[in-house]
Amino acid sequence: MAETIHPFIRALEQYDVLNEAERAALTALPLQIRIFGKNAEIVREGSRPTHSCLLLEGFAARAQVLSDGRRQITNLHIPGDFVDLHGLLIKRMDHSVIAFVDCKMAFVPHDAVRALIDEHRHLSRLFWLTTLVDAAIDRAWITSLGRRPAIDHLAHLLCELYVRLRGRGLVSGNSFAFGATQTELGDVLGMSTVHVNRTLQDLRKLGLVEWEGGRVTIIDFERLAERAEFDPAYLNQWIEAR
Amino acid sequence: MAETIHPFIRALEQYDVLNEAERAALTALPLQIRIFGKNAEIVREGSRPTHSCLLLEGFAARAQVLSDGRRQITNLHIPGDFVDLHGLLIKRMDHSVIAFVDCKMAFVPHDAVRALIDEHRHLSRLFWLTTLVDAAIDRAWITSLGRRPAIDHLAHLLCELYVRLRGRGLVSGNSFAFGATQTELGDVLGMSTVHVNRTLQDLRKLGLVEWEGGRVTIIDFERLAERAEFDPAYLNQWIEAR
DNA sequence: TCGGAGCACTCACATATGTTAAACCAGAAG
DNA sequence: CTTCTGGTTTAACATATGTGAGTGCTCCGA
Repeated sequence: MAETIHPFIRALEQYDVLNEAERAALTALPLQIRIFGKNAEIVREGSRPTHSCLLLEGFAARAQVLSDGRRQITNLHIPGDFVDLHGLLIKRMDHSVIAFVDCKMAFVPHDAVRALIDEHRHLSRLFWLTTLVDAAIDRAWITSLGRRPAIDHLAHLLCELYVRLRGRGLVSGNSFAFGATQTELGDVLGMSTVHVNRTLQDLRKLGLVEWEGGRVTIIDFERLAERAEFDPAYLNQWIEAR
Repeated sequence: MAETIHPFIRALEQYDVLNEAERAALTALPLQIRIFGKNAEIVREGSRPTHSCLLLEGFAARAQVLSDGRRQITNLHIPGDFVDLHGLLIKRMDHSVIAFVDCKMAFVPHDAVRALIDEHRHLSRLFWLTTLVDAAIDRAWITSLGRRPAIDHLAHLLCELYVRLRGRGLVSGNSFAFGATQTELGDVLGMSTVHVNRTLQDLRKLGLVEWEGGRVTIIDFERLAERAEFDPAYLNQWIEAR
């Protein structure tokens, strides 16, 4: 079990040190592991979850679907993220959580989470913090969607993913796994498949990024970040007492 | 003092009942009241606040500014919102908070907030919930920005504001005060001033909305909500134990 | 070996939205 | 009453992005 929850503990430790009691309490959480194939629905919009889920492997996404079937992904989650902590307090899901690629999830009963945060004030603040970092990411997405041209928007997203994944030890060299199709990436960026393709090729031509075989390679992070005006500070990945 | 913080207590009571001790503790919070003129900066991007601020009158906004001076507003806050609760946990501001119109703010030292939530577990969950509702609003904005045409986007925003303000008793008849310029509205919607103007006129021609003299009138909420696919559930404005 | 089935990629074209500039209007200030 | 100022509105035009319909590649299963 200790091994199972490890990515999550590691994620929390990006934000603040944990003591032994806290680490033990996290390790003792009752987990139910489930595997979801790509595009499977993990939590349904409109439902009232009794468990929170955290992501161990893969990418999960929050998605909102319009009546004509088009959809927008509002957050991307990476291993170690407590994806559906929201469901603990927000009773009715305003979005669904889907497996963006094949995912390994751990489900924790809300009661267990509630007991944990009642017992461990410090963990409760850390959990809260993780939802605030999610919100900071949302704000960056809003700014990209509202004010950045497609190429800068994509560049910003790739910078974000690169830094977040690196923080979890999921970047090797300067590349990371990203098994999405261009249509799915369009759902993240709020653009059409065709335009994703064009934009991607622009980034390639500039020698900033490679993407093939389900791996993204950041060729020149410096220039990519500069073009996107990407400042990693909002990801809050440094340890500081809460 | 009791009167001063009243809008905030009222806001919390949208989400759950408060007991006397909680109400008393909130009333006892040490507040420093400050007035900000329109467009004044309340919290600066990059700063490390020592106080959290809550909004008593007016509209406040979170804004991110690009290097060329264009800006995107990522959240709008209404009276009763604990605008900068984030600053308690997120140490460095990734955005600024500005007075969208003239604002009356109350500042509370972080220490006092920390003491309050350490003492009152239930309040701490409610505070957390308010930040999660903010995040739900962010998600709706992302979906609007990514997938809705301008007119639906604007319609959705107006529905959101209408419902939120109504929950705080700030709608009279079917109209509410909204003292922004079209350029400022463009910063919210991520569009140019000219296009805001066009879009507004489209809504007017459809007989859905009026906007003049700093007041927005929702002529036909039903049809407006339908066109925007607006579902108020994400605003979580019903009382439920946390 | 063949025939899907996805997916990346292209092309031609449509359309939403941005840009620049100017006219117009109302209220504030002198 | 006049002038100034900020805001709204209109117009003409530029551009980013969407749409619909392909082509061709690669993998995979029959």
